[in-house]
Amino acid sequence: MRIGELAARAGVSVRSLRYYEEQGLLTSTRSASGQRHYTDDEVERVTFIQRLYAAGLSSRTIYELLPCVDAPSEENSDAALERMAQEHDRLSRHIDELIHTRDALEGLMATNRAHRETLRATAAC
Amino acid sequence: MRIGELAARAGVSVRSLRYYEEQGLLTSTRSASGQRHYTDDEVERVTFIQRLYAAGLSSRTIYELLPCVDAPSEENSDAALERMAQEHDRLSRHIDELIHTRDALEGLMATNRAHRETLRATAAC
DNA sequence: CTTGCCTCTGACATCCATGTGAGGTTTTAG
DNA sequence: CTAAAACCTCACATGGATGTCAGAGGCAAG
Repeated sequence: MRIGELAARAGVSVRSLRYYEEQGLLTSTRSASGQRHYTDDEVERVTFIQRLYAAGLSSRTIYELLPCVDAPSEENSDAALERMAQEHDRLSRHIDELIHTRDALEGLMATNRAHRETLRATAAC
Repeated sequence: MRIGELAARAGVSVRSLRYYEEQGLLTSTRSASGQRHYTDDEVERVTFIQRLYAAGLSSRTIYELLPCVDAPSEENSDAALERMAQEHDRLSRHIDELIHTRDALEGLMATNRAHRETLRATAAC
């Protein structure tokens, strides 16, 4: 498929796909006229990349992890595996933090709703 | 306390504190010479602001939520409360997404480690 | 062939929290 | 009193993923 279709299927912009390629995260075969072509597999790859971005990884970091993704068997993924463990831990801490924040928001909402009830009760009396 | 101490206690830069004030997230009393002074409570407030930033809220959004935080009793926090529910949901979805990503990373790590074992066994034989 | 849509490269623009530096005043320690 | 350290304002810089525009070429349908 060409870049527009991949973009549509993966839910990202064409611009982003070109950027991913520039960062070494994605490869394409080129037609004689220079247009990029992709296989169906790339859809999944792109959504995974997106997922990593959403988890706060940078292009550079994702690039370092890719050996583990591409060749789940190669031995060169030594540093990649360590990097992955590192990011996994960072992500875990971040998740904990977010859950904490969500709890705080819930607390505030409860407090506010409770007060609203109080107000209504007062108004009623 | 003055701005430097608040920065140190809350673990943020002085620059950031001035920025928070500019965004209406933080207030300070000024000494005759114009220096900012804060109460102990502001430490907690700043860390909470930081937490919200870390959760992906923008200054604008945080600003909109503050009525709920400051006056857990005022009636003007109507829009604020709704905004809060909105952000709470967004955060929940984001957390789910991150957990999914973390699981994916774990899967990859397991696969890679398994292969490493295989390699070692092969080498041993 | 022409029209319309897709793609190419390259470059500049944007957002937003934060860094950084200049030039000047205030506070504190010796 | 003096020097160091902290503070003030203003303003420009940064990073990183993405948007956007310009100018040119590619490709399918009528």
